[in-house]
Amino acid sequence: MKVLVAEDDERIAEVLESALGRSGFEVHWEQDGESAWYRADTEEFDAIILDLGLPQMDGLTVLKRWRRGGLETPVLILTARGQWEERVEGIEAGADDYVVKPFHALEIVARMRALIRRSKGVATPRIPFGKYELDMRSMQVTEDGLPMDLTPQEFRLMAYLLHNRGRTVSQLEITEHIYRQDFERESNAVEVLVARLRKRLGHDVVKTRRGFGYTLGDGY
Amino acid sequence: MKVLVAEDDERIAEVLESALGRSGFEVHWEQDGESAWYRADTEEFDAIILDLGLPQMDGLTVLKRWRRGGLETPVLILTARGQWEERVEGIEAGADDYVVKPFHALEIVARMRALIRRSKGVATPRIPFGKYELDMRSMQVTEDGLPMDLTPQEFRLMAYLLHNRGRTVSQLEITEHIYRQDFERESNAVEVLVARLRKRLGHDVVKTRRGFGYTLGDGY
DNA sequence: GGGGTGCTGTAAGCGTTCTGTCAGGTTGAA
DNA sequence: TTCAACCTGACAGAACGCTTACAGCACCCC
Repeated sequence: MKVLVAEDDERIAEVLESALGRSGFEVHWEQDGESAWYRADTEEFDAIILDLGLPQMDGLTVLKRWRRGGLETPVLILTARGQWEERVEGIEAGADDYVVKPFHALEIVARMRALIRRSKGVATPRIPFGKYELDMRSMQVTEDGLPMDLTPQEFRLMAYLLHNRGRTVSQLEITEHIYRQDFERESNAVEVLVARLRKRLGHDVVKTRRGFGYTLGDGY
Repeated sequence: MKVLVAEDDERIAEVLESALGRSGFEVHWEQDGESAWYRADTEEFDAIILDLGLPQMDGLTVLKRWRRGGLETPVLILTARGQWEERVEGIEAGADDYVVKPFHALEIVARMRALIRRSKGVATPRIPFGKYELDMRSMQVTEDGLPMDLTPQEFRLMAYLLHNRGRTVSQLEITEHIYRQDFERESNAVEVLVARLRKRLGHDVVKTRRGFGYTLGDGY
């Protein structure tokens, strides 16, 4: 599940990214209204978390422009405590849910799940992949129906690759998605992690495209 | 299938009525606690949807009176977001399930079906689990039919795990469901509690998934 | 009201598992 | 052949969860 977080406060964004990331979401982050608008207008997300107080273009405007442009992605807005007119306006502008700051990260996760589930009908949070199946809800991967134990980091990598099946994702991209923001770029942690995942899934499941990145085998 | 909806908000009631009606349920609607209580006390329903914030007699009181009077109809409670104490209290008062507002009508339908199926299969809303059985009404767990003593907190944990059987629930999630809202996050209370529950049920009943959380064994 | 009893969160110490680092080997493209 | 990109196994620090002891608290019974 791919989520866009439009939030200028770095601290909040990090909290969200870590909580959502841990729960198997793939988080993309934009810091100002205009970038956020452009991003969701050109790329497909499963849900959007939108702070109303954004620089460049304020959240409400962004939301209205999205809706006017036909964007149907569910949007959860973040509002400051007490600003309830904002909430009303937000809902009227097309928000699907709102959460008041300060919030518990897990609440956001739960609401994201609910929003996405609702928007997809009763979509299964399971992604099949050959004899494997990745279940976001229980955070488990099964092989031929039997649960296999992946470590948290391995699970995140697999989830990310699976979400981008068929595409080649670069090491940098992986780093940005499953590691903390300040993570050392020169490290070979991703390579090691890939090796570990391969040890579990079989070597050929993850294909290396030298110089570009990795792809999840299409053999499935 | 005959369902009683106890809800004072007319808008919500209508949504429920239409969704349930379309799914083949027969919906009866009461707007205040006292009428709802009387109705279910004198008429037989297959399930009840109960809003906790009712005029005349508050939902929790209604529920407790029903249960004290021996009513065994499954009850799904509706609570406002964030009112998690309500949920805990509701479950303890004998609710079989709960849904947080705002909700998706179809979700209610699905849960109704599940509740009714469960209640017809097993006469009482007891959740069997291997040689154990958890009874929400009496707040008791039996082992091979013999009552075993769990402390309130242990019972809540077990109930929560059992409600989420097969899923891995994180420590954070557990914290949010069985502790006060302002509970210290850094504490290891959950770990200690799990250890205590294990001492009662046997060590392998609750499985640890390092980095993810806990799962109730599927071996049952 | 005083003492006992059981419940529950805190804290510290310990073992296990995870994961990034490093060094050295392998691969593949030019 | 050369070189960067990538792989691999060993290792050590960090993170995580378990256990135990303890103290505060509520409750109960005399």
